[in-house]
Order: sequence, then C-alpha cells, then structure tokens
Amino acid sequence: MTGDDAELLARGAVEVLPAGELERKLALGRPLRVKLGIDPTAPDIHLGHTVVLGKLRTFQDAGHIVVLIIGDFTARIGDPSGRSELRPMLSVEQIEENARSYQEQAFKVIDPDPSRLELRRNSEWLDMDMTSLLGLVRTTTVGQLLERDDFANRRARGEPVSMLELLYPLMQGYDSVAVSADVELGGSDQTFNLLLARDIQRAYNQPQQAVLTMPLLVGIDGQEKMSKSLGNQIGVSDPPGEIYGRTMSIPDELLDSYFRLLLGSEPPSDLSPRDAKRLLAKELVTRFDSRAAAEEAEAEWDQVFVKQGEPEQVEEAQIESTDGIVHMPAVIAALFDVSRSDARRLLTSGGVHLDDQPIEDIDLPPERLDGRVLRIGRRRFRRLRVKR
RNA sequence: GGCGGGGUUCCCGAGCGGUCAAAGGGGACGGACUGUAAAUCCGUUGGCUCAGCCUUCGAAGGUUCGAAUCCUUCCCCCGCCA
Repeated sequence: MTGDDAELLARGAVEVLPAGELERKLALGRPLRVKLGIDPTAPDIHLGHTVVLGKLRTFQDAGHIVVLIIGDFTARIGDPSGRSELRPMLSVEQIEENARSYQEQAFKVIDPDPSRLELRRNSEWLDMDMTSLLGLVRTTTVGQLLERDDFANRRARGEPVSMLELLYPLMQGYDSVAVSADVELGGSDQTFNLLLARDIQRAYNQPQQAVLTMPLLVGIDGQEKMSKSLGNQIGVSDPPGEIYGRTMSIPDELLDSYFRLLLGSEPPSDLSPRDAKRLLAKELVTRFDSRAAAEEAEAEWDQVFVKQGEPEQVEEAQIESTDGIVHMPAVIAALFDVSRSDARRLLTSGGVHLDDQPIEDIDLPPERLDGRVLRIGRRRFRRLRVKR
C-alpha cells in the first residue's frame, strides 16, 4: 500500500472524508473492508449505480474486500435523499425479487469472487428488538438529523418529514457498525448518511470509516440524477439495442461526465459529439453484454436511423380481419401497448406508416396490410400477417 | 385536545352551480427540422363501437332541471397552539 494507491482509489471522487483518513486506513497494511449499501427498491441496476460499483471494483482490484449490503430491510423505508416525498413501502416479495436481480446485475461490474466480496443483507441485523433500537436511536439527536439539507428544506417548505425517514440514516449507519466498515462509498447525495455512520460507529466503540463519495450521474433527460422512478435511466439489463439507443439520445452536454464517470476517460477530442456518443454507446453495450451485441446494436441503429430503413429483424404479428376490414386502432393498440384512443390520435397526426407510407385510414382492407411493415413513430415496427 | 389550511386529470396547479373531460405550466407522445443531441415551431395528451356515448375532480349519500363547484357523514394529509 502506497500513497499512489490512495490517489488511484480517490480518483474521480467528489470528496474523500475526513482529510487523510483513507491514507491512514491504507497504512493499516491489511485489506480494507469497503462497504456499499444499495436498496433494492427497483428491479434494475442502472448506469448511475455502476459509477459507484465501478469504484468498488477498483478497490477490489487493489486487493481490498468489498462488503456489498443489499438493503432488503432499509428498502422498506426508502432513503429520502433528494426526494421530496415519502417512498411507497414495498412488499417483502417485491424486495426479495429485486434483491436477487440486483446481485446478479452488480456482478456485471464487481468481482463476485468470495475472497474479494462479502455479500450481506441488512435484515440480518436491522430486524432488531426495541431495546436494541433504543440503543441505536440514542446515538443521534434530532438536531443532527435536521441539519441534513433534504430534511431542513422540507421543514422550511412546510412539507412533511416522516419518522421513518429520520430513522433511515441511523439504520444505514448501523450497517457500518454491523460489518465493521473501514471505508464506505456512495453517491455525493449520501454524504450526510456516510458521515453520520462515523458518529454511530464511534458510539459503538468502533473505528470510524473513511467516506468516499462519487459524482451523481445525470439521467438521459440531462436534468435530474439518473433514477428509475424518473424514467431517465439506462439499465444494465436493458436489451443491447435499448442501451445503445438511449445512449445515443443523451444531450451532448452529458458526454463529458458520461465518459469520465462510466469509462474513466475523456471523450476523444477528434470526434464529433455524435461519433463520441457512438463510441460510448458501443462501449457500454460491450461492457454489459458483449462485443458482438454491440456491433449488432450499432448496425441496427445505422439501419434504422441513418439509412431510415427497417430493422433487419422485424417482429411479425398476426392480425385478424372481420368483414373484409381491418380496424387499425384495434391493431395498433394490441401491437404497441397503447389505448385505442392513442392509436387513433397517432393515425390522425401522421405517426403511423405502412411500408414508409403515412396512413390515416381508420379501416383498411386486409390485402393492403398483409406482409407489410407497420411503423409507429420513428422506431416501433411490426410486420403484419393477416390470419385467414 | 383546540384552531386553521388542504385532498382536481401522469405531476404541479387554476376552477368554486351550467358555456368543464375541466385554464396554465411541466412531462410524455406524434409531426417539421436534425446527429434518435440541443434549440425552435406545430399538434395531441381519460376511455370507447368517436360528428356520438361512457367514466373522472378523496369516499359515500343528498339538494338541484343541472354539481369539481352547495349540504351531510366518513377517510386521509399539512401547519400552528397545547
């Protein structure tokens, strides 16, 4: 362990706190226990998660042990970070399902080798009795908790702050106690929680963890942090074409941060934004799927958006006709998961094409449809087969 | 426990007896432009057997020719005081 390690480990971080603490931990000369907690509140891990996971990987590669805590218990509460409202409580079954897929997806980034990874669930220790809870709760004052921006702002606006949410940072802190964390990573919005964990460790007579925060990845809307609930995410388990396409649609302004946070490099200066995005998109698909999938996704994208053609593989759909007529709103609604009213609107606003010809007719004879490609918007295709 | 303020369509937020499927903004979707970028412009945005019909404004009842708007009861939320 040398000073170089600390530099490498801290690269890209927003903050490493307190000053010098990481170096001191490294000087212990043993593999450090590096904690990350993720709450399985949604079924999928997205690019935002991978920023921190990637940093964990760096620690693993430097010989440290990652303690990944699946927050199956804390997921019942929901971290209020950056939110102005209480999360809905998830069912135990839902959490369990999410937890399983989280692990699997996290392994696309971190090394699952048991000698470098300790996988825990915080229901192991958080499902505690009241006496233990009192012991935890007494470590912290209301004033400390209300210092946190989220809470303070919401108080100031007269918005509710639930007891449940107040408890969240304590639970996260107790996780650090339970696993004897030497270092904890998190997004920069986690700074308060990560630091409070130090206080809680001290109250439990444990050495205090170093804290390393990573920048938050902005979602593909270019506005808010990437989050499933905002729908601005790219999931690591999304189909290759989806990852590729969504990446191509990010605002140019995001290129720098995406390259830096996801690839650990700067966008090549000799490439146009569009080509830089192509490179990024290809890299991401390669990372989460395979080189081959990336090539394929790119070819498909070129076919559809550069050549303005149909994809190589167009899914076929059986449709029926009654009285020699096919009712288009019904077909569109069934094929593309929209309401019939939506389908009608699409038809009247020129959003429906048949073999590249816009159509507006509500009803069409089956012979005009059979074997043709129906397109909705710019990128949804289906080849029609009329059932006889 | 007392006092006050609220619950409106995906979100925010107007409406306060008819002209309300409900202003405006956001978001989303479609179109033009284009690099599936940004910006801009246009259109749409409850459902349906769509020139009409049906269901929505916390819930249930009621008044009325007619209610998101008035009355009753109930449920929920917020603030202040105690």
